[in-house]
Amino acid sequence: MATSPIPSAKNSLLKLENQLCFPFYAVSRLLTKAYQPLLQALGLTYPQYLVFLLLWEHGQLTVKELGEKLLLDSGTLTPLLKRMAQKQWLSRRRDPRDERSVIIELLPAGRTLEAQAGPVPEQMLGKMQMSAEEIAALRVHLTHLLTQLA
Amino acid sequence: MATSPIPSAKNSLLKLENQLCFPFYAVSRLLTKAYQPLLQALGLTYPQYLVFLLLWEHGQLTVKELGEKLLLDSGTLTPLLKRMAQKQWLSRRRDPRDERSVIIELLPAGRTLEAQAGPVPEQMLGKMQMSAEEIAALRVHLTHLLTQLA
DNA sequence: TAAAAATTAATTGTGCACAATCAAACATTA
DNA sequence: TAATGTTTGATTGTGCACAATTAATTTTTA
Repeated sequence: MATSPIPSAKNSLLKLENQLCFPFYAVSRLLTKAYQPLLQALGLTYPQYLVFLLLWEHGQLTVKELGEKLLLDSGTLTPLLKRMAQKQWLSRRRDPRDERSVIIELLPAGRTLEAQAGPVPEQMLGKMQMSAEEIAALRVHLTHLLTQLA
Repeated sequence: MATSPIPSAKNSLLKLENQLCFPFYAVSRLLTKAYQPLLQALGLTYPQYLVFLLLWEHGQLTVKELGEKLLLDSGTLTPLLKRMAQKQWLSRRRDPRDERSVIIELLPAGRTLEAQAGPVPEQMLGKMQMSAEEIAALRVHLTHLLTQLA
């Protein structure tokens, strides 16, 4: 007569320790918290830092393009970008060729932050204490999940 | 005369696509969004679901214990638990033996949700489309990062 | 080209998330 | 035991995050 394969593990999938998603949730928050002391010196939050990564590379992008790359919608980006514009880090203006679009352009004060942020990636890698192999393996799994869920 | 090893990759670590942390941030949000339609049927948010995972297992816990297990502080938990108490899912009361502690206890309406949440973990595994090997490998890396950052 | 459909941001409302501060209760020790 | 220090939650204020709705503009199509 068949018995339950793991008798003591009733509802084991409904235990926090057996969740795969919770570690993602927790690691994500802990990573943001690990950035905080580094970014605070620049007056930045983590989502604002992500916007800067894109603007430092591309100079200017529309809100739609920022949202596509960061997987964030305008309800998140609009107030965030307004705060960044108030600090003269970037400008917001309608695209005259398509008045629906808003162009976000890096301003000199925002460009200045790029040099100050230079050491941040290495400092974070130091906090994570992972080998190049581990990082490469993780990147593969995360990219897979990202495409699976996006 | 030595040249830069990767001439075209000036500041490559300051590009979004080369970030390791961004995928964690994005995957975490996408996972929460993937839970949403499943949990909405129960009237739950993802953080509330995590609280329930602990209460279904332990029956009752203090706010401090919940915070330690979920890595959340009282500024997050107090209002969240008040909303859950308002729905009669749990009770909040001071521990008479130590009036500083607040005991969170599962109520019948909260226990009822356990059965309804039963299929959720399998449904999420289906959405993630990962092999048992991938999941096991990910769990190792995530646990390592968690202990490294916590 | 006039009407219908689609695109793009902004707005509104709810719910986290966390730093900083506060207040109450408990523990320690001089 | 009285003063000091610690623990525990609650509160306050700021900043995301996202669903749902709205408004303006552009594109498509009848």
